Amino acid sequence: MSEKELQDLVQQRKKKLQAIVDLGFEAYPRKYDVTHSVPQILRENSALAAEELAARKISVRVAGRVMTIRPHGKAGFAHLAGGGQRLQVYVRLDAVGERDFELYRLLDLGDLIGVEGYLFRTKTGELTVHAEHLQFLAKALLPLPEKWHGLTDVEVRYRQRYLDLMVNEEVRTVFERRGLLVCAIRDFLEAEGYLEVETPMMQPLAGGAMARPFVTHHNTLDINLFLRIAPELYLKRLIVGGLDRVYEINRNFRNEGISTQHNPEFTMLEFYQAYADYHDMMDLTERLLRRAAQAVLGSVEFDYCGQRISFAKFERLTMKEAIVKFWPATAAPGPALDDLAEPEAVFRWVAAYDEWAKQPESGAEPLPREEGKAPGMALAELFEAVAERHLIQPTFIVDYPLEVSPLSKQKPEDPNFVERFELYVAGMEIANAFSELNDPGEQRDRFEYQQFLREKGDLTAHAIDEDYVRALCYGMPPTGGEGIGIDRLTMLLTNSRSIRDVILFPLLRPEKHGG
RNA sequence: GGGCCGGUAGCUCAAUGGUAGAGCACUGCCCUUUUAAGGCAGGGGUUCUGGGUUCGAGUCCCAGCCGGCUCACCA
Repeated sequence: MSEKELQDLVQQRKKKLQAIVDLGFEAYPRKYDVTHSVPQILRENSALAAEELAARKISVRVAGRVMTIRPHGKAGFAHLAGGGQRLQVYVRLDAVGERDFELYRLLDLGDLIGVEGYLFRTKTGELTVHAEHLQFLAKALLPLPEKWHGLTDVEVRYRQRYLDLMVNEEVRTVFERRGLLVCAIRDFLEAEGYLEVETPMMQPLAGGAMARPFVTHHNTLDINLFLRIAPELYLKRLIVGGLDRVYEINRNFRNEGISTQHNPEFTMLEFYQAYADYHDMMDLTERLLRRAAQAVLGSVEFDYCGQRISFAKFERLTMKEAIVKFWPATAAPGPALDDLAEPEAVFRWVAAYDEWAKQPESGAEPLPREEGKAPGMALAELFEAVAERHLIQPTFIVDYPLEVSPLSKQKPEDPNFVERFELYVAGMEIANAFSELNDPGEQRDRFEYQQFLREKGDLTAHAIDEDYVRALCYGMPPTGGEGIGIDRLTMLLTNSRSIRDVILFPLLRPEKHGG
């Protein structure tokens, strides 16, 4: 069986490890004092010519993972991987001595070693460490994936991310960019006067969004708790408490489906600014995203899945305008803006859309029908079906229906709509923001409507949070708030098609062991 | 959850229903500036699992497991 075969390979390598120990090397030494990292050596010396390197004889001590081995009798080469880059090492018997050369001959791909020596350029011009001493640091008992094709099996890549990171260099870049992105966001918000805070991940009520939660249990208190679906209601409590600009970057958990755009746990930036409204948040978002792209890519333009995306300009459309603009060309004529003025009118257009969607060549599906569906809900569904995938360049969709926005403030001139926007890029929802509802009486009414939906069977409807209403009763300043999906933003900035490619350990079914 | 696709050596991939193969990796030997190093010789398989059809199954059928894409739900 393959188990047995693998055991043979492991046995071979264990024998070599013993041979290395027999040479007097420690099997698992404690540390190695490096003077340089691999990228540092490459960076500092890439401009130096062979003669200059020979004259200066720069000494280095560097460590890394052996990625290639090319022995040539009494000499040989290897490439050491470290810090995402590779540095060549030249080992010759007369330079390192018999013991270290014997170690070189016992090395397997994947082993970790330290090399002490001086820099030079080979005949072919490659910057190389001329080894004078080798140190064994750790053994790879299991063989590395193939050096040329790398590791392509996506399942193994996700389950054994360490292997993916070792052999697929671009994977490291993705997560380095993700780190840069988060760093740039923090810098930006700090400069805007925001305070970073942390609020509960385990909550007695899962509020702040419409989603089904995970449940867990605390033994000592003997209570069920929900993993949070959003930090929103806690962050706004902090606004009530006088922390006028707060943000949190942390995980949310939603017990929903898994797709290329959804992982059950995902990272959200949420930020709240007192005395601001949703227009301020739009302006802030534009500046934030430009800054982030600049920090990560050095540009506000980038390619994503064959499209050129630019953060230089952000479109703004109302939800109704988007429906009018992107009404399917092959369907019967769609609504003009005035045709959507009356709330109930939307049902006529849903019917018209369904008529089109029923035709197989439309490639679409009719919208879900329910008795007594609120017009605002139907409008939002129609928008998603008609417009969402066409929103490639950054577009703020503004003015959401009241019924799908239990925490947002109404528009003064039209109480059926709220001061809310979502930002779409590449057909993906990236951000969601609104002027926060701070009228406790109105908030209670909204919660009660949600409760009504819940009792009708909508498990994603918002639960009533009495303490949150109480907090509002102490007075919350007018506030703008926003959430930005960090994973999706990372997808954009790394040209990743799947959210799993920007999450180090995406959720998969547990691996079966031992059969 | 539905639909479609996939699972063969450690890795990347072949193999009309008729003896399971290649490259890399691995083992042994040669080689003191190579770089997908090279040369010679070798070892390695419950073809995801379980049933079925067949003289004969990696290949066809059924069920299951795992994954990918997609739709639904959502962000």
